[in-house]
Amino acid sequence: MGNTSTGYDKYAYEPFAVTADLAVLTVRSGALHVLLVERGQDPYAGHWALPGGFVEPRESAETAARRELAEETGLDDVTGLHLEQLRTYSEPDRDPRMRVVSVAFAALLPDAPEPRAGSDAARAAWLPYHPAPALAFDHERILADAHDRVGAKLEYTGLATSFCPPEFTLGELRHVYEAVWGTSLDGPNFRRKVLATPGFVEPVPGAARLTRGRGKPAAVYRAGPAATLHPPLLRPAREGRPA
Amino acid sequence: MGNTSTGYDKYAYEPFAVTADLAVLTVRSGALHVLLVERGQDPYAGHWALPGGFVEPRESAETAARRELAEETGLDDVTGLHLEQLRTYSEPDRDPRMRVVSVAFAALLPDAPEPRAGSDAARAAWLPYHPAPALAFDHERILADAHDRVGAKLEYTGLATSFCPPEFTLGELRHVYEAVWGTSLDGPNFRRKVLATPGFVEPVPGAARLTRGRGKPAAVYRAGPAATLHPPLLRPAREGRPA
DNA sequence: GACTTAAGAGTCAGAGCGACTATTAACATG
DNA sequence: CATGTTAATAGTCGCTCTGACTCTTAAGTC
Repeated sequence: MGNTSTGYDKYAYEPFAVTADLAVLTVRSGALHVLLVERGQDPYAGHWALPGGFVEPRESAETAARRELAEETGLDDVTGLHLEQLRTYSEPDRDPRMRVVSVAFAALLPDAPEPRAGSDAARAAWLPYHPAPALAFDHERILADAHDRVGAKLEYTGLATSFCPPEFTLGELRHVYEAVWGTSLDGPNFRRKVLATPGFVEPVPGAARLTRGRGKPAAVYRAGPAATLHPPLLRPAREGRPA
Repeated sequence: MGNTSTGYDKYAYEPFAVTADLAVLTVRSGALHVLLVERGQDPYAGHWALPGGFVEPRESAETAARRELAEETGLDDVTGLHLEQLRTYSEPDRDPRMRVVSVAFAALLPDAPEPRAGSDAARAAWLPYHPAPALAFDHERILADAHDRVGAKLEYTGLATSFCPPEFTLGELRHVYEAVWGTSLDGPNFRRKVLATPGFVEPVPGAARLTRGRGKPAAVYRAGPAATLHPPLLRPAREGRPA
């Protein structure tokens, strides 16, 4: 669309295939993990790849992404999950077989249910983000873009709560930041900043304090209504700054 | 791509057309403007629309966007301009004629050359962003998304310099922020923050001070090497915060 | 020559932040 | 069961940055 005068005919151009690919991230035992599937076919047979698949004729890319996510993870309540459109990868030769344009999404999961092997008999698994294995096609780049985007959005949105179950402690929330940013944060300061940001989290009224393993039991919070954080929760400045 | 076991065949699905649409923004006499074209054909004949066009078989979406930008603006040095991929719009019925997936870009221009009427005889013009006219298809949404994205990126990247000519004054830079954010900023504080952010701008060594109309002549700066701003230049907090 | 406009220097009080200490309440281990 | 470990939470202190503001300088305008 957007062409303003010339009419066009349906097959004037070689058709494009459109796929939705997913970088599904979760925090598991303190470390960032990615959902990957093993390819059974050439090209890249035996390589790990991001889950994804074709956009059907009557679907939007987001709908297709959500459908693929449900198929790959076996979750049934995919409706509430946060899906973030990353960008679209359209280099002519990114798939050696044909012209494929891929709309990439990042999905954030709270818990990490074991993936089903998928309707197609491929292997699927949660793999740690560090070290990430070699991926098929340009999926390493997509995954890196997903990580960058999520890391940046943690600063100025309440996105981190998408990695947490509906009710969580501030310690769990802090672990999300630490896992994604690869840093460690000071506990008291983190708490002070989170609670000083209106709408970020709110206490769950009648909830008993939770004890997760050791340590003093923690108060229980849930995600607040704020879409953007004021003030933002900036990550610690590094010395070797990216120019 | 990303389907892991089933082979696919080139025409297994109804083909998609892929277009690149552009939200071309500039700051002109202190106000934000958008480059729009008037549609000559149905649907939406007579409506304004974002410039754009088909992605050719051997092009990436970004290459197509750059080509369209050159065609619509008549600029020849489109290579240096900042093109920011926004997102992809893929709702099945966004174009009533056929299935069109649109990859949207935002482009930021320093000066505002009058647009050429395009190879197709449509009318093209810079229109003020406030008030924006009704647009064809879902282009109003694309334009709003572009504005949101650019506004946010001004905070933590050096993107504002993309709206300025190669050499500029701090007053011009401030006008960019004011036009995009729709606020007014305190001059001395803005200067202090910009100069305190390493790599944002650097003084042009032998340049004479510039006088743009009235007022005391200003020192001349150019864009610095920093990709991200530390600390960021946050926009003033509004009272009625978007929840 | 008086007025207007914008650049740029400088001031000051308060908010926010990083670093740090201390206390409390759970589990772990012998 | 006594002791050590871990994590949550309270609180302190000094430094930095910010927003609001004033003042001066150097241009154009009337």
